[in-house]
Amino acid sequence: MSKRPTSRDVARVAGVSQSTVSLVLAGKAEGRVKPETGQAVREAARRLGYRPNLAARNLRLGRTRTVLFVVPTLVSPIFGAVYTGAARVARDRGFGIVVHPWDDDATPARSPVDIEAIDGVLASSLGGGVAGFGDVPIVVLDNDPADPAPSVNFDVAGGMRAITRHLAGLGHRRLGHLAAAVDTWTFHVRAEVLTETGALTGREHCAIDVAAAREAALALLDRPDRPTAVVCDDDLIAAGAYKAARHLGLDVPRDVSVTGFDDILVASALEPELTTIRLPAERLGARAMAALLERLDGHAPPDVSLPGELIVRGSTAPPRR
Amino acid sequence: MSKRPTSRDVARVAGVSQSTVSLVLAGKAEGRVKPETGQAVREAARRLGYRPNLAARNLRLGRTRTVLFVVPTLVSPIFGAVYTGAARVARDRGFGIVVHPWDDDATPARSPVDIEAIDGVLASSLGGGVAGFGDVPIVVLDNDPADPAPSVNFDVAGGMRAITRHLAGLGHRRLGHLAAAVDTWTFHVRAEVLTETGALTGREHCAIDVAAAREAALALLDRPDRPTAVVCDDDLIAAGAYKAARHLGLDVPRDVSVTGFDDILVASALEPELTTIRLPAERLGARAMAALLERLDGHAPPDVSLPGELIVRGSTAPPRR
DNA sequence: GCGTTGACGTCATACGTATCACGGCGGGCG
DNA sequence: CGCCCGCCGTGATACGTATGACGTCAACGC
Repeated sequence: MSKRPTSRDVARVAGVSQSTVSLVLAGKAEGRVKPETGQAVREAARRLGYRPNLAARNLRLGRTRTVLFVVPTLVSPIFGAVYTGAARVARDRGFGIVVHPWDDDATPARSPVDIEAIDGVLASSLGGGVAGFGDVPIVVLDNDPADPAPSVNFDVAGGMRAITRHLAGLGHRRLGHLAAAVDTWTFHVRAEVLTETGALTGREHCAIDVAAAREAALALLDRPDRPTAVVCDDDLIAAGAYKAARHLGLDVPRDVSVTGFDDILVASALEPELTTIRLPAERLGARAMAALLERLDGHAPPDVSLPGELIVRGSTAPPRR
Repeated sequence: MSKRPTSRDVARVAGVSQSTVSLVLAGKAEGRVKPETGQAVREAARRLGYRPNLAARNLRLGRTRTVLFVVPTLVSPIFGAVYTGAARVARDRGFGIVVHPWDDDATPARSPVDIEAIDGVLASSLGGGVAGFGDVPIVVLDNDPADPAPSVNFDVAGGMRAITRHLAGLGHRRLGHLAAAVDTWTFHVRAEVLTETGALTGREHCAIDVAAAREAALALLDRPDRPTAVVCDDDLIAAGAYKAARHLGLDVPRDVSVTGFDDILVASALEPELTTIRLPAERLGARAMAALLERLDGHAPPDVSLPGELIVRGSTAPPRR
């Protein structure tokens, strides 16, 4: 368990000064160091297994070329896709990403920015807002447009309109709504679009969970003015609606159409496969990261809103007459 | 955009020395600093919005109280659960976690340990082994037992045996195997358990993907000696098996039983709900983090293997006679 | 009255790196 | 020959923090 070698150790072995080691390994030796000296340095570094001390480098440079990606949970696969897009952009610009799951409720002892030295923050769906991040540059994904923080958003209203248009086109005149939560800005957006149609006949709220959605869907479907189509805020909720329908002896989509939102894996695992809105998660991540890096350069990019795509599968059909 | 305040700025405002600020804010001022002085320091720090520079602290201390959690992908929700367990243990010990998705194939420009200053690594399912992490203390989740790196494993063999026992108890004598990959150590473990039963009649390989699994399952089910039960390496593969069965006009579980592995969300979203092995993801994460922290303290905890739990749902039944 | 002790802080230093400013040395040019 | 310039490199320093080694001053005991 010997100590980790420093650049000075490399310098001693290579017979040069520490400054030279730093120059060579940073690739800034062009024309300032003889090629063979550079080789010697690299060789010595390799032999010793030298790895630069990041704490020291960050201290010296005053930046880390690392951004923090804050997500509410790692359980949802959507964040994986968002990350993928963000990581691609970051890598192209030589930035690293550190992911930090942060549950608002958990009130962790230390805030994420107190845990890692980072240049900026990419925050996703922060219920609790962007407080607690001090003056670190930040870009928020899926933020309430009323919030002043710069944001990159998914066009929820557009997605909902695509669904209502699709259902209206099939002839549906009675829509039920299975809503995920009641006090978020997305709920208000969704509710408004549904109200605009003039066809909303009922609504139930539930957690994003198959069992809970099943109960809510039962309440929605077991009424005299049963809706001919159920609009769900999430694919998982739609899975619950399937179960409720089957329990009531209703066939999807013959007796009742069901739509989801997000197009996660379960959407195509279900029978019939689910008509839903595909969330452009990867592009969202990429745009958000691009916006954050812009901000790190001192610019102020405008907010962005990306549209989803309607994926028509087997869960929607004209209503039975 | 003024500069960020340092402990020296706080000292100046509070009218004390930088050392005193450091002492007070570290909570080590007991009996060494007058309470009112301590208050003044804290007040000044608050007014200036002082946050300690982590790079400097890490450099000084030579450690970061942060560990790196390396995962192959963020898309699988399993890692979310593993993380949850690991995070709980880490927080209790005052450690932070940084998550880094690392795809072996992507060959990133910088290895994860080159991005953040960390004390140790918790690596999950590293296909490529643990090379590239230098001599940083490491614990590997789900590692090939043949690998010398300390590991915390899921008892795959035990899970498979629970499944084969369950199916044997129901009377199944012809088992098909839908396998995820062919060259991993887990495959060999699973294959061996199935061979032990003497009831394995066929096997197909496929990616962990509903569509691919459907094709493989079709090949498996569309044979003269059709298996009465299909053992799948993953819940998602089981979803593909459902589709194949339905396509062939077979009812699950009346005509063919299906089992999954892991108990992810889709398992209970399917109709009928899937009999599967629940992976103790949260406990795995907790044990792995505990083992890593032990190693950071200089100990060498033994390898661990945690059992899963058979969850019997509606996808298995006695074979039709 | 003098050493001792305790209370309250401060000084100086080191962590490992990147970079600015400064050479020495040899060759080319006037 | 004297001067400058380009090549190849080094010395010194600063980043912001934590901490061991010191001071200072008053009270106290004998």
